[in-house]
Amino acid sequence: MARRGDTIELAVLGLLHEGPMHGYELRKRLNLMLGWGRVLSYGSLYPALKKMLRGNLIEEVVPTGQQSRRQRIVYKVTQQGTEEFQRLMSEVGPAAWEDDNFDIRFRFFSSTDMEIRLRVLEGRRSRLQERLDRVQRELKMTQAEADRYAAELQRHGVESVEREVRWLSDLINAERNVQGQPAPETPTSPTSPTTS
Amino acid sequence: MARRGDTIELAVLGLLHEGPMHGYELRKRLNLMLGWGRVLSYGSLYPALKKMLRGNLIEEVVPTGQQSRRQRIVYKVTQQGTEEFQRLMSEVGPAAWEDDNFDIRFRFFSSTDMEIRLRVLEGRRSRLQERLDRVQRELKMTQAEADRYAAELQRHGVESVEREVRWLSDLINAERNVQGQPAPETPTSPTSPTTS
DNA sequence: GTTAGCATGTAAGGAGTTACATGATTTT
DNA sequence: AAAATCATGTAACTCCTTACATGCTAAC
Repeated sequence: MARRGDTIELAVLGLLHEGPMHGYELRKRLNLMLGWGRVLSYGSLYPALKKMLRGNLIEEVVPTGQQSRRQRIVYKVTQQGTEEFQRLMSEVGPAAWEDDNFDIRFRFFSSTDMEIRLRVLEGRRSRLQERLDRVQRELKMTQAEADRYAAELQRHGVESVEREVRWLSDLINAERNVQGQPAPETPTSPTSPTTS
Repeated sequence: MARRGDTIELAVLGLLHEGPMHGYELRKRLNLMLGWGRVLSYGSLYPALKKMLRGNLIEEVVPTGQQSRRQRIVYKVTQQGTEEFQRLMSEVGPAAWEDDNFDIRFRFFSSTDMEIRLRVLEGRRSRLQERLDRVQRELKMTQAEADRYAAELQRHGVESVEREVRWLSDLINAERNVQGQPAPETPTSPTSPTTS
C-alpha cells in the first residue's frame, strides 16, 4: 500500500479539501507546491482525475445557477474521498518521509493530529540523518582522491541536508511546545511555525 | 538531443574517466553522488551499460595477469566514449541546468573549460531565479488565505532556493577571479572551491 | 478577426523500479 | 558449513512525459 503514484492522489485530495477546483487550476497549484523542479503534465493529471472519479473519491460539481461558461469540469471530494485522505495522512512509515511524499504530507499537516505530525517529522529527520551518516562515512574513503568540484558538491550537499535536519528539529520542538504553554511567540527562532 | 535518460550515461562516462570499474562499484558511486534521495537500481544500470557497450562508448577490460577472480566485468571508456563525454559536457542549454543534470555536470567540471563552466553556472542561477520570482509573485495572491504549514513550507522552500542562488554566485565569482590573480585563497568565503 | 491563453483530453513511448533468478566469494 | 554480501542480469509493470488534437473565450 501507498505506492509511489499515490502522491498525486494525495495532493489532489488535499487541495480539493480547500475548495472545489477544475483540472487546469489543480495543475497550476500542484506545480507551485511540489514544483521545485518537477512540472506535472496534463498527461498525468487528467488520467489521474479520471481514475479518482471512477474510484468515487471525487465527483463533478453540478453548476449552480447559470448554465453558461461550461467546459471547465469542477471537482469536489466525496465522503469516501475524505476518508481516503484521512487514511493516507495517518500513515506513518517510509512512504510518509520520502522526499516528495513528505512535502505533500507536511503541506496538509493541519488535517492531522499532533501525534501523527510528530512521528512523520521525526521519521523524516532520522531518514536524513541516516543518509548524512552514510555519506560522511564513505566520504572519508573517497575524499582524499576527490577532485575540487566533486568535493565542493559533496560539501554543499552535506550542508544542505544538515540545514534540513535543523529545520525539522525546530519544527519538532515547536510541536512539542504547543502542548503546555499557549505558545510564547518563540522570539528567538522565527524558523518554525508558531501557533500565531 | 540530450534527452532525460542521458543522465546515467553521462555519469557513467564521467566516473569511468577516473578509472575502470565494474557495474556494482559504479552503482555505489552513482548512488552516492546523485544520491540525495534517488537510488539507482540494477534494473536500470545494467541495461544502460549494455546499451553503451553496443554503442562502443565503453568496452570490457581484459583481465591482465591472473585469470582468477572473474565474474566481475570491468569497463573502461573507449576513444569514442571520451568524445561523447566531451560533447555532452560542452552542451549549454536547458538540459545542462536541470536539477539532476546540473549536479552531474558540476561533478565533472574539471573536464571542461572555464567558459563552459561559467555559462552552465549562470544558466543554472537564472533558472533558479526565475522559479523564485514566479513563486514569490504567486505567493502574494495565495498567501493571505494560506494555512500555517503551507506557509512554512513555502517559506522554507524559498529560503533554500535563495541559498542555492548565493552558492552559485560565489562559485561564479570564484571562477572569474581565477583569471587574473593566482587565487588569493578567498578567505572571506570558504563556500567556494579555491584553487587549493 | 486573429492571436494568446484557458481548458480538456489521448496515444505512444521512455525511463526506471520491483521482483525475480542465479551464482561466486568472503566472513563468521 | 552457513550467512552475508558481492555481482550480474531479466521481465513485467508503473508512472510519467511528449506530442498531438481540439475547441472555447478574452483581448487587441
